[in-house]
Amino acid sequence: MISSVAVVVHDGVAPFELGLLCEAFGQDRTDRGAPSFDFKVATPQPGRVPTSVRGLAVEVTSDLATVEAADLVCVPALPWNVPAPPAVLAALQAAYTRGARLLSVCSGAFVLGQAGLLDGRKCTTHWRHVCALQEQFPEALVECDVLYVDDGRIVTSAGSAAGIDACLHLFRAEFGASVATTVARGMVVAPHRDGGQAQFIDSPIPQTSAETLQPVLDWMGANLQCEISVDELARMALMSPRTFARRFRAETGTTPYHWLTNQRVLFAERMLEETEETIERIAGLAGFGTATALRHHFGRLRGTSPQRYRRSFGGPQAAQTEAAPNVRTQAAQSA
DNA sequence: AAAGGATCCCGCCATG
DNA sequence: ATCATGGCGGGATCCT
Repeated sequence: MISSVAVVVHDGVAPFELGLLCEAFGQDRTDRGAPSFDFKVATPQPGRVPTSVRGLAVEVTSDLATVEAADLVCVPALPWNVPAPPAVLAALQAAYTRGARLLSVCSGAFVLGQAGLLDGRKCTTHWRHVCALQEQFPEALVECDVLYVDDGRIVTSAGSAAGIDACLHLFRAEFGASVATTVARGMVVAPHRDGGQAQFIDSPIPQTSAETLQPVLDWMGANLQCEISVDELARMALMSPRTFARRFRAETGTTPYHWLTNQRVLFAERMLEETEETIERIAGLAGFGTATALRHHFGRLRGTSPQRYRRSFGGPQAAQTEAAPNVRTQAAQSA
């Protein structure tokens, strides 16, 4: 369980990535049922830290000692082609061996790499830097087409705004989907930018217009329960299946089928948290024909079973989370 | 639990 | 010439 968060910065830190970490973990949203953290920004020598923006500096009061107490240590974007201060690397290594979780945004992955924490580990960074990351750290398993990678204790995320997705992912994994949604609402972003797991989306903002697949996406999202083939979707979009598949990838970064099962798992997650429907029924409502299919995809995408997920995040109490000052309820344990 | 059948989806290529 | 289209083959994945 995460209760304290430290962000490590040094000269040249990028304000946006620093800012999103402050926004995600430094805001008090307890009135809406989200957890609050002991949140600190730390640097080797406290004082004025220049940012990557000329003429803008931040005043940091905490030194690296505060990192020692943090359950989650975050690394925002930092100059990727210069060595990080040895004290920072030591602090990160210590945090890791102590059992803390680590999160990097954008070029922050290079600092984790310098600390030797990426060897043999799946990770990512901004698409402009993936090659450099792989070259500098040959042992790292760099993935280039994802918004973020969660490899157990270390989460690395792609450029800029993908850091928000990684933060929301952490909230989801630690506190459940409804808390993640609360935080997302607070930050006014989509709860799960999951249509596109890709960093690259050819047409950046698929706004509602005739040129776009948005209507079909909306329809799909609203009709998860019906079994629908990709061919039928293509017909609905007035395209050949081949063109539909291509356009779909261009706009969402995924394939139709993957997008759909993703939405279905998200829906099932909510049902597990907020209702007491049987797995069988949830499977039906989410559009998985059978409970077996639900278990299969849920396990594949979430690394756990629907039942286990419900035990940690669900139960009837969780349904009232709107009103109740939240602490995650420890639902029934046992096998 | 495993295998055959269906569906999906991507590289390739001809077409407009 | 460049670009979007869409048909096909077959490897991957899913379902039963």
